[in-house]
Amino acid sequence: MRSVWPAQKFCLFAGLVTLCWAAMLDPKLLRESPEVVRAAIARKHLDVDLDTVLALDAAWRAQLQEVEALRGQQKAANTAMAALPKGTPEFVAKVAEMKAVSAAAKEKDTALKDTEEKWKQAMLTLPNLPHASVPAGRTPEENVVFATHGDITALSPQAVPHWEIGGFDRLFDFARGAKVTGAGFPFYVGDGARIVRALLQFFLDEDVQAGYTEVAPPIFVNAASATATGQLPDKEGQMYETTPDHLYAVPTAEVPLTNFYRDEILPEESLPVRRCAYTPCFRREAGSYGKDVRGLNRLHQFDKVELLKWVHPATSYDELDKLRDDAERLLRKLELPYRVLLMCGGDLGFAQTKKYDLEVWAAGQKRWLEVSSCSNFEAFQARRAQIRYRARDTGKPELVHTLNGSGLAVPRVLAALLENNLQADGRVKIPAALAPYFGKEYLTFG
RNA sequence: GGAGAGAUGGCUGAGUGGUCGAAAGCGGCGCUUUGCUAAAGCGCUGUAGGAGUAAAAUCCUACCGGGGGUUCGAAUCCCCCUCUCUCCGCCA
Repeated sequence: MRSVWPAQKFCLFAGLVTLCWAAMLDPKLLRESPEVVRAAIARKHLDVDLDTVLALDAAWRAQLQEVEALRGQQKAANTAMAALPKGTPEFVAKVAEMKAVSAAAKEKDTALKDTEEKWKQAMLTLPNLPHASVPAGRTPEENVVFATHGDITALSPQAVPHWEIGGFDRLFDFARGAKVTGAGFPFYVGDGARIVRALLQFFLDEDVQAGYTEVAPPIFVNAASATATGQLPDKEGQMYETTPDHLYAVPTAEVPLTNFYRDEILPEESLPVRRCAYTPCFRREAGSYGKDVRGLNRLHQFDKVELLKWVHPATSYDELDKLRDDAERLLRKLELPYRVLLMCGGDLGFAQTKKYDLEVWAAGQKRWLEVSSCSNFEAFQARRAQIRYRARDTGKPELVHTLNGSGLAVPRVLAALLENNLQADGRVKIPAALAPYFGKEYLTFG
């Protein structure tokens, strides 16, 4: 059964992708400055075959010109024939002549489409180019600690991992979640459910305060949307898919939110557009194991508020800094120690030009947990999703830059909160900023 | 889920095989007139790709919801899909 679907899926998003879906990197940039692209990609330490892409591009342009020449002939003949009375010898002769041209055009066009398809596939393998400010490096160890906040040595050295806290299982019922759904789908009970709701409300209120407009998006998306943000076709196995409608449960609110403006042209004066959205997030995360996945560290379903911006290209790096600061502020208000990593070239994602990770310190596990990832995509996503603005000076549509980051992901923030704030009496102190949302000053496991 | 009607440019809306990238109107931009505003008159006003240029100019091609087909030629004919609207059914 499964093998049938890729073809059907292709049809589903074929409309969106007619000419642009592979064109994630600017084809003109590649054509005109291949060495710039080559050098930039090298900083990501990815292995790509640029020469093949360039050769396909050249072949495609040559074939395009042949096809267009034949089409031109057809068009000219068409105009001439319109003036001719039907059935005259000239008309009949023209039909015969054009039959041959038509056949030739069809043949060349098939070849052109074939080349184009290969070129698109090759273009899809090209990543976005890292920004000049991205540090060199190949592995996560080479990420730069950009900033730290709070004192982790002030926390109790006796702190335990949150899953070892007495009564943890009553508030976060993984066993029953596994029975009812599967591993990684816990029930949150009593104060467990209450703290999740409090955090979400706190995050959303703070984000709105910071200038983001709240959105409640659909939590299933179609194939075209998943393609535009890059989940398809590569990361298909990481999403849950519904039968028989073939919708995808969102892995992050980024997907429906980014697609909000898909195939649209925004007025320049409306930029920047800032939005925040809470959704549950669903991730299959096949192949994970070990202590990384214990307790609340990694779940198949979790709650997250996402921040998203559509901005003018000239401002996108300023906006990235502001985005990071908006996410940081939440951690500061929760009084959680954290650090900010500036990702090196080798640890940057495929689509990002620059990325900061926010990691909160979990005193019991004695490790940093990623709770937000703030990225600039420049025009990479916008090109794929065709999200543009109309430039005031030229009147022409230009691609926007998109950015996103979490603000924030609940379970890991919660894990740090439980581990760092556990009192000797077994209760968890709720930070002052959150207490009004939680309704009391301590969380209890009783 | 059942029945019917639709999908055309920023919007409204003509167009049923050829000279249609597409009438007309609205909106937008520019100019003229005007003390200012309003009104009027005239002109311009889609997107993408390619060629071309120092950059323009200019030229070519594609696009009338999406895909496929018929034809020398498709917005127009045929098939499939998606979406929207109306009515019925069901439902929080």
